[in-house]
Amino acid sequence: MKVTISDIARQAGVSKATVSRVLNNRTEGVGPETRQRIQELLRETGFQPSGFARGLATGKSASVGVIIPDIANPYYSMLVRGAEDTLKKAGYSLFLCNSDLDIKKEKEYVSILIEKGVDGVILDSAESDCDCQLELLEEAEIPYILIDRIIDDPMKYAGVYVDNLDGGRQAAEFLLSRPGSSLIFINGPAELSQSRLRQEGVELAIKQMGLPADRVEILYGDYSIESGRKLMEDCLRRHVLPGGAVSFTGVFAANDLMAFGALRALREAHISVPDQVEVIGFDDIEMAEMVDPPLSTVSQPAIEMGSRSAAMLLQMITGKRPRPKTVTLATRLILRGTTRTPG
Amino acid sequence: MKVTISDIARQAGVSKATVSRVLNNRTEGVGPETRQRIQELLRETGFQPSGFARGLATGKSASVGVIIPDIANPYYSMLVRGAEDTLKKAGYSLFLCNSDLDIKKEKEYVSILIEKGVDGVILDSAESDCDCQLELLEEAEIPYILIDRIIDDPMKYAGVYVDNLDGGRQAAEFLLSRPGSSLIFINGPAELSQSRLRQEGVELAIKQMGLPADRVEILYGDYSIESGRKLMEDCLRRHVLPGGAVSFTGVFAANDLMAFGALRALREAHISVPDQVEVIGFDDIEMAEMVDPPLSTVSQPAIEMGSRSAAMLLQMITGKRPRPKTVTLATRLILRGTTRTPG
DNA sequence: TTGAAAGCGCTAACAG
DNA sequence: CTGTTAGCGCTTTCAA
Repeated sequence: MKVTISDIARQAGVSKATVSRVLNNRTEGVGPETRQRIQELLRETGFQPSGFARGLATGKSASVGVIIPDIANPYYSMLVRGAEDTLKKAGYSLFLCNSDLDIKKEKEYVSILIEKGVDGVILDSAESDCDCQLELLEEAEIPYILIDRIIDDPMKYAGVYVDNLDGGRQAAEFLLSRPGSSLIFINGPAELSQSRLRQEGVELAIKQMGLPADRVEILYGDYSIESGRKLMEDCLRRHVLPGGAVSFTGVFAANDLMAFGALRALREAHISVPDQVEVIGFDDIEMAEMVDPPLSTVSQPAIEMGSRSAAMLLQMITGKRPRPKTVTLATRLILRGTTRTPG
Repeated sequence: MKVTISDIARQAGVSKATVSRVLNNRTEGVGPETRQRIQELLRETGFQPSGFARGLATGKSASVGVIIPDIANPYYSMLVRGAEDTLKKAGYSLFLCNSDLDIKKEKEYVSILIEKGVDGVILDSAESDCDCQLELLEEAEIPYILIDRIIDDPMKYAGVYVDNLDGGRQAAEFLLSRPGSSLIFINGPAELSQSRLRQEGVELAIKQMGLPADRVEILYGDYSIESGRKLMEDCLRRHVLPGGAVSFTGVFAANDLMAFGALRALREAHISVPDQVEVIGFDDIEMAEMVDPPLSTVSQPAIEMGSRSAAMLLQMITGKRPRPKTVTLATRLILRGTTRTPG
C-alpha cells in the first residue's frame, strides 16, 4: 500500500496509463524497451496494485463468496476445498461464510458480499419461504450458483445438484431387501429440498418393492453427530423389545455425521452392527472409511461439486452469461462394514 | 452496485458528505430530521455502499485473510470456524487460503491478500528458511497473527500457541508408564516447530522416566490419514514377530487423522487395540470420540485458537498495536478407548 | 507508441 | 448542522 502507479510512472518517466498497460499485460500500446524498464521498476519497488482502486475503476474484484451452512462439517470442507482450488487457478479469491442454515445470516452475508464487490457467489443455501437472498443477488446482477437446493423453477437458476432421490432409493432398497426388514430413516431438516428428495427416494423404493408404508419410520435431524445420536437413542427406547431384540433392521441416515452418531448410540446399547442392525450413511466423507466397522454410505462427490460449481460460476462471470445450466452428479451406494453382504 | 451516495444526496437534497455521515452513524453533524429522511431513502432504494470506494478512501477493508494448510483437515475447519465467528461479530469478512504447507503458495497468497487490502492476516504457516511471507506483511504494515509456528524470536511476533511440548510429554509418559513398553511416535513433518516441540516432549518424558532412548522410534508423516496408515503398515512389517506378537506397545500420532490411519492398519493386521497396542492421537477432533474404540488423544482447543487469534488480530487492527503478545493454550490428555485404564 | 484527463464512489478536512 | 473540495489509486477513452 505504499508505492503507487504514479510513483512508477514518475520514476520511469512515462504516464500512469502506460504503466497501467504493462501492469495488465496489454500487448499493444507499449514499446518493448519501455515495457522492460517499467517491469524492472515494478519488480524493484515491490509494487502491489491496489485492489480497491482497480475494483473501483473496473467494477471487478477477482473474488467470490461461498456461503455454506458450516465449514466444520467435513462435507462442506471438501466442497469448499474443491471450489477454492479451481477459483485460485483462475486468479480468484474466496470469502468464506458460515450460515448455520439460518436464512437471516445468509441474507446478511449476501449483503456484505455485495458490498465487497464479489464477482459471484456460490450458495449452499438454507431454504425458506423468502428467497430474499436471491433477490438481492439478482438486483445487484451478481451471478450465483445454487448447490443442491432447488427453488421452484429449475431452469431459472444455475446450480449443481446431486441425485438425492436416487441416493435415497438405493439405500432404502438395499436395506429393505432383507426379509422382514424395517427401516429407520434419519433425514435432514424437513425444509430442505435435499431432504424431501431423499425421502422421495426412500418412498419410491418402498413402492417399487411393493412394501407397506409403515416399514419405514422417518425422523428429522440437523446433520450433526449429536442429533444422530440423540435421535437413535430415543428410537431405541421405543424399539428395543423386552428380550433385547430390536424391532427394526436398518438405519439410513441423511449424512455420515448423523450415521456416526447413530452408530455410537447403537454401540452403547450393545446392538450389533451389522448383525442386528445395518446402517447406511450419506456423503462418504473421508472418515466413513476409517471407522470400525467402516461405514456403508451413499457417496456424493463433494470436492467435485465444489470445483464444478466454481467452474460454472467462473464461466458465468467471464462469459456472456449463457443460459443458466444445471448439472446433476450421480450418487453411488458404497457397501462397507455396517451392512452385511447383499443377498 | 447501482445506486450511489450521490443519488441519495440528490434525492434528499443534501450533500454527499451528509449522507456519508449518516451512513457511518456519526452522531454529530446531522440534524435528526435530516438523518431520518436520509435513512428512509437508504432503506427504500436498497442502497449498498461500495467497499471499493470506501476502501480506497479509508485504507481499510473490514476483511482479513486466513492462511491454513488445508481446510479439509477437521482441525483447521474448526480453527477457521472459531476465527470466522469472532470476525463476523466484529463486522469483518474472511478470505480463506489453503497453502498445503507450501511456502510458495503461501507467499503468493500473502501477496494477493495485500492487494485485496486485508486489514490483517492469520497465518498457520508452513515453515522454511525464508520468512519471506512475513517480510511482505511487515513491509505492507499489515498486522498478523502466527498460529502455533515459532519463528526465532518469540517476543517479536504475536501468536497463539498450544503447549505442544507438554502435550507430547503427557502422551509419551502415559504410554511409557507400562512396564516393558516401547513406543512408535508418528510425528508430523520434521520442519515444523510444532513437530520439534512434540518430539522434545516425548524425549523429555523418556528422560524424566529414566528410560533408554531406544524405547521410542520416530516416524514422520504429513498429517493425512493415508500417511498414518502407510507408516503403520511399514512399521508392522518390521515389528510383528513370528508368533504374531508385536514388539511395541504404544503408538502416539501427532494428529488424530494419522491416528485413525494407524488404527486402521492395526485393525487390518488383527492387532487388538488397546490390549496389544495402545494408541494416542493429537487434536481431539470431533470424530475422535465417535470411532470405535473412541480415540484417546491430546486435546487442543481448535475453535478457541481460532477465536483467540481473531480477537488478538482485531485488537492489533483497531488498537494502537500494543506490543505483540503471545498466548499459549494448554493441551490435555484425554483418555478414551484406545488406551487401557492407567496404572 | 504514448499521454492527458476524466472518472469509479466514498471519506475527510475545512469552511461556512 | 451542513456543504465544498480534494483526493484515495487505478482504468480508460480520446487525442496526439
